[in-house]
Amino acid sequence: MMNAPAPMIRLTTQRQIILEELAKVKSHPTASELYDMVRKRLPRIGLGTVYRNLELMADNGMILKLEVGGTQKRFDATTDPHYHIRCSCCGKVEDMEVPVIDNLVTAAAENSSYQILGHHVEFTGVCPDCQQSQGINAIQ
Amino acid sequence: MMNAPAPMIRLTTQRQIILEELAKVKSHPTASELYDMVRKRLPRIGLGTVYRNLELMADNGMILKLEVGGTQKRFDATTDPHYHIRCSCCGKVEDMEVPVIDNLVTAAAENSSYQILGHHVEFTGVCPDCQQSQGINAIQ
DNA sequence: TCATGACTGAGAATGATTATTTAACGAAAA
DNA sequence: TTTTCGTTAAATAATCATTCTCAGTCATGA
Repeated sequence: MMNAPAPMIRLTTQRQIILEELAKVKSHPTASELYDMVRKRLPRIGLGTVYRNLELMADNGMILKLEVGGTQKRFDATTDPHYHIRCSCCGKVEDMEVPVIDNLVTAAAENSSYQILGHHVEFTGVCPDCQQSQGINAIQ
Repeated sequence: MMNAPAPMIRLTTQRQIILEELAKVKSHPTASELYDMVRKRLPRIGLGTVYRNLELMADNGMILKLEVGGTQKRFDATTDPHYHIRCSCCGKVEDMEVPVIDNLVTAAAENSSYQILGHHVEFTGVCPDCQQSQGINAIQ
């Protein structure tokens, strides 16, 4: 937790491109989705490099690591606070256009002995795509 | 995802004990923590059985499966809606004594084309235990 | 140019979870 | 009671996401 002097992070080609590809989409891709995207421009990049750099950039506050439900972590180029919705059918995650409730943190701080660092709201629902196909075949 | 009518679940010894052990603690144990607890009473139970039955009981609404941040899923014997806080230091998850905001879902429904099913708020913070040990040694 | 340390790619290792296989069990039919 | 059928359990294998390791590469500054 204690930050060491200063990590000194270089903006390598790989990092640059990972960042660009992440910023390019409005969705919140998983590491391996991002890996597929980046590989079109850097065919020899390794999956480990993608993971390593996403982690690093999240630590540096350059991107957001979403620890949402489902099995995989997802990443977001938008770092200002906002909420998300996850489709319980296909697992896709999108931004939720609902104002962030700042006083939730205040309320939490009053009712808890934890030192509150932040909060996140995750809605679950069925996305329009899955609503359509639901009548026909309830996938997964 | 589409819930079938109601699978009619039998309360076997294993299920009973898993349920009892889960209800016994106020924390929200992971499957393997629960496995350790249950094994004291049923030494021959398998980890797979614990996973299978937790999943099954969650599907039946008997318990709650928390898809919170961190690497492992956690389980909760209390099924009525409430929020959680996760210690970003040790990963422990506890209940948060903050009223559930029902109109969040209403607001969400108005601003989204998703069919909203629910929501969950997860606070992150540092638990009292970790606050103490933080000055001495910043674990992880 | 040389040394140092940061960075990469490849693949192995780990940890959590799910699937598969086989055996045991219980209730009801023969 | 014996047989049969469906359910469940245990053990183990398989899978999936993620992290680690390591040897080689690259950038930078003395």
